[in-house]
Amino acid sequence: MTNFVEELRWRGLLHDIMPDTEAHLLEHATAGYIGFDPTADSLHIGSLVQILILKHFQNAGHKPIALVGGATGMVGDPSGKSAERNLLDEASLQKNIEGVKAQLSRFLDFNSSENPAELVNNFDWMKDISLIDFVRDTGKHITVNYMMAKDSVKKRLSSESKVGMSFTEFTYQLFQGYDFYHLYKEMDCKLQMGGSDQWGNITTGTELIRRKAQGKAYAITVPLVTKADGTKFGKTEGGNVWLDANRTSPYKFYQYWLNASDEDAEKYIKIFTFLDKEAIEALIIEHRETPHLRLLQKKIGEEVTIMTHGQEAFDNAIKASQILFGKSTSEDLKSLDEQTFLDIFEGVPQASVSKEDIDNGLDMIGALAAKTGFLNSNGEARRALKENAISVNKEKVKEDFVISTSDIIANAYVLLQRGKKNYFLLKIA
RNA sequence: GGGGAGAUACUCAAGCGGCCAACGAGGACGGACUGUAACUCCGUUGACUACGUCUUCGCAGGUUCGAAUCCUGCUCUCCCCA
Repeated sequence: MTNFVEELRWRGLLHDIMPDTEAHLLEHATAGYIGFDPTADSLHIGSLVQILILKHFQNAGHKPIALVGGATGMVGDPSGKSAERNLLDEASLQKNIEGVKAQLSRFLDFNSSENPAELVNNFDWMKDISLIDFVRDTGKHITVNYMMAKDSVKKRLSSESKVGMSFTEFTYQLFQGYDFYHLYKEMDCKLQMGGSDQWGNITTGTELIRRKAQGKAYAITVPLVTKADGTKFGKTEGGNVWLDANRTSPYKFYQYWLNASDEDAEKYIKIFTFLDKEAIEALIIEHRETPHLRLLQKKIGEEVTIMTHGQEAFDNAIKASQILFGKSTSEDLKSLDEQTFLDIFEGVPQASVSKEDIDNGLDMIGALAAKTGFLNSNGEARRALKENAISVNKEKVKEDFVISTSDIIANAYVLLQRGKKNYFLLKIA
């Protein structure tokens, strides 16, 4: 058994810890859990931290339990929310649970002989509890005064909050507390971990265990991952960065990490990779000497992408990145087979043009605006051409350029580009 | 209820009879530079059949050779006094 708490500490992943937790974990192989909300059918990289914590926990010789909140997801956690949440209907909840389960299984080892991971759904034990039982056996142990003292509740009761809080959300912490109690009783689970916003909910659990079972349970929270520029971690203009390849392609996923700022990268390499302390320190030093090489960002991107999507997806992401950002030429583009080409430009907006148009030679104004809608107006197209902003198949073109048959890539496409980052595909139909 | 101010392009904000497709700032986009970055510099930012034409300055009318600018009505916003 290695020192799990120390591991979190040097990685900057320790926010709050209950007294005696570290000592207990050093002496006993312990079962510990983290809950995941099935609010969508995929987790995003915000949840990745929690998953990796469980993985570290397992690596340290303890038993990780991933709890999917099938029941609590029906109630809604008020923590960190300023307004009442919408409830999910049962069908989408079920779909989400399945999706989240599948993703968790990728990261944790469920077949270890020593300390296999386990996946549980709190709906399984919550569904049979009657309201009367719950109120008598659980509610009796926790005072409303105690519950009201939690930040998540206080914030919503204070005058700052314009909306009130429903009884449903008020009850949430008792539900989560009961989960902890249940796992404590049934699986000898003595530790709950989670984001720093979960501290209140977790301590309701340890309190319940103390009063109802005269037991001792422990808690660890990890800090919220932040970005140096103050924007929200895990968000792009396109929305959340998901772990599901269908929602966020491995290429975009890799790019997200690659684009991290230097300051963030020094934090992220500790949080999101399993490299040891020496390796990370060496990398950081090297990175500071040659920041333009972006060793840290590349390493993080590599480790996390492989961990999440596998080696092959990572290789493709690299290939795509080189084509999009490297010094690739139209020759490189033309050498691609159709499948790879489509993978790389997956999600790029496109429009169809007829084969005849190409055969007859398509002028640039038509290709950019009149026939495709890539740019808003012919005037804008003319301006862009004048600004030297337009490329066809990665090569800059002038207003008099005409697209012809020889420009077709992968049998049916022509790649248009405005500036460096705006791509558009013409599909020859 | 009484009095006052205002509504201009993505946002803020000039203009107050012709020189206005409308100063300036921010944003956005592009170019140079760069690390697929930051900073900096430069350019573009109503449309078109494009050295010209057309449609825009809350809405609808009017005055005038000519209106974002003046007049009338309407809608909305803000402020002050009750």
